[in-house]
Amino acid sequence: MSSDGVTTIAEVARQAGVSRATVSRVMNDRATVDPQLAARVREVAARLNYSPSRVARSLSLGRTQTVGLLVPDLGNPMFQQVLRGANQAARRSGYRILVADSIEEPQREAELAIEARRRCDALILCSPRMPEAELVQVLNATRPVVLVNRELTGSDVPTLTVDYVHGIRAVAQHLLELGHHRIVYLAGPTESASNAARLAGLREWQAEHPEVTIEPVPCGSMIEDGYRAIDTVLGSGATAVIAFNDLVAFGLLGKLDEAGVDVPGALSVAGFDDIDFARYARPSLTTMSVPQAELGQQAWDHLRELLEEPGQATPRTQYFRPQLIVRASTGSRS
Amino acid sequence: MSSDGVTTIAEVARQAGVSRATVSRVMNDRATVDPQLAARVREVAARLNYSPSRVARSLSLGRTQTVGLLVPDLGNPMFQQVLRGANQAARRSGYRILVADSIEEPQREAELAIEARRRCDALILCSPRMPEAELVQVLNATRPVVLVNRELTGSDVPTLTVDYVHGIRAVAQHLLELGHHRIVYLAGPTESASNAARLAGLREWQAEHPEVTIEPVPCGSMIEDGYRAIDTVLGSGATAVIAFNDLVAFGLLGKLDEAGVDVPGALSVAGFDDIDFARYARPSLTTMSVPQAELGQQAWDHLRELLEEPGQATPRTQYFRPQLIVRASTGSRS
DNA sequence: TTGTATGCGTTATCAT
DNA sequence: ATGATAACGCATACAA
Repeated sequence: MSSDGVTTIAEVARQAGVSRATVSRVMNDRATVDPQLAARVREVAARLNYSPSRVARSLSLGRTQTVGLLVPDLGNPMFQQVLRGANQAARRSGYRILVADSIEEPQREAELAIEARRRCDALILCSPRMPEAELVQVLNATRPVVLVNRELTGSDVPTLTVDYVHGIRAVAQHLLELGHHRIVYLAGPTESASNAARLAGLREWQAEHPEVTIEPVPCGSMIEDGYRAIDTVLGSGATAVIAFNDLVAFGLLGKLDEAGVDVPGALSVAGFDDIDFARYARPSLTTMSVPQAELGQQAWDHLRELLEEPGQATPRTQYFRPQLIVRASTGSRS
Repeated sequence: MSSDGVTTIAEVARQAGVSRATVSRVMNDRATVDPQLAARVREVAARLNYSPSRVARSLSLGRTQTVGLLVPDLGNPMFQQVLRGANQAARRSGYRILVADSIEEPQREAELAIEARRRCDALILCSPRMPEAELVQVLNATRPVVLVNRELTGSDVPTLTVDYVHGIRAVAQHLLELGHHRIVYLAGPTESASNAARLAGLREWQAEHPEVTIEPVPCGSMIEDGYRAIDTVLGSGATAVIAFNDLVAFGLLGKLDEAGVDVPGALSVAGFDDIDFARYARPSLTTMSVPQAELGQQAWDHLRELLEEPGQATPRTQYFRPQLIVRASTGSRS
């Protein structure tokens, strides 16, 4: 009977000789309760090691003090940092985070989101890859919700996103300044909105720089995808590569090393995200810095506004502008 | 009224012209219900977009289908992988994971564990750093619980742990075979049980190899700790370093690179854990491979046994033996 | 200030 | 096979 947290409010009330209502008031620090009584209740509660059932409380109050976070892949450092940021911020407000990733069944992302939301008071939807029509549905079915790393025009859902268009342009510009005129872009998942943004940015930029060729090739978002891309890259005749993200860059770098290809001597490689390990790559990775943990942190901040002021709180979109971090993996065209 | 999942079982019952009990039965696929009736109920439920409240369900059933996972630091790839593994496994059983880390207030780890457990049906306690006496209390207050990365002799709590003693000995042996006789060990947090195990292993091994000097120096568990350790390392006169974990090794490697110290030419460096990026370090990191995601996976498996058979299910301890991965950061003594 | 009574949305027991 | 009805454990409006 003591091993579990099975003591209920009724038991405390009984032993303290008061009503359950009074115990409830004491536990919630309601002012209007006689100090003496309160003290006794507290004493009994402490002795019985009582603490209110979160579940019962949730049912009564209508909120769980929990927010869901759905990401495509928990193995990706980018999303891990978002989780870390969100978790820390939420924790300070007494909220906990329920995590989920859709890596096992990407096509069921929408269901997952809705299912996750049913257990929580709110949802952080990170880099959803579902089609736009579906996204609209999901957003409406899960609010309060905030969107990270993807936009939806015409929506009033708070959105935190990275200016991938600007970012990818900056990378291309950097490579051009180093003298590269043939560039390969290792594209991310076709469903990824941020990949689409990168592609758009590259097209845009290339139109302004006819002397440069940028060839997008399908690749992926994980280390292995970059690893496997080596033949395509080497066969393209390009002198520089822009990887979808740092993970892909890492994979490519690893394989290039095995193949004895000199980076950046024979080939320059740039990534995206600036994950913690980017600077420790071999060679250290030139990349665009994205404030990963801050995305999660701010996501929570916006969510809290929505939770506290259900009346249409500041539903603004926030852009983060990534910053070019030049390291050793890019160099002048040989 | 439709935007939220506010439709209740009562509403469905009313519109279907049946009792709530029947609706409940239908939603839970209880056999004993007239097919016709069931069909009608389903139709109404679908039309109303009804789905049972998880919270109410939890209260009634006495379980939340959620398990807590407490780690010291969500920023550490080791724990991220444990989370990933546990999450995937739990998800397959219809469970979700609530995450928490104690990085902001390590001294309140015990409270955090208990608090987390109050929201869940079970707990995975990963690398707890609290004192043993406290751990005993926490374990009793949170079961069903499984312990990862730390042991507690005399406890019946399922435990998944890595044989750090063996592991660290293997590293030392590897370095000795390369001709190193002066080795520095960059120690982890003093509260870390796995650090204690490593220290014990090193002492043991050194006793068998009097010709070798192993000097443990306080360091830490994060990249920055390794980064800052460079002076200590260089000042020690050692020709090889064993880092508490890969993170520390990364930090040291980075700083050594900046300082122009040749690795492994002038100094050999070994890590522990074999996080994904270890092979992409500069130079690629020699380390001990730990099945990180599998720890999380198995943690869930054991937890499930406990959940399904409350009657003292196989409370066995499981050891994982790490494996030496020789890469480029260690070499013959110059 | 305190207690009574009711509701939160389910599931389960026990009749029918 | 189905329907009342009572839990589940808490918070709160209302009454006293």
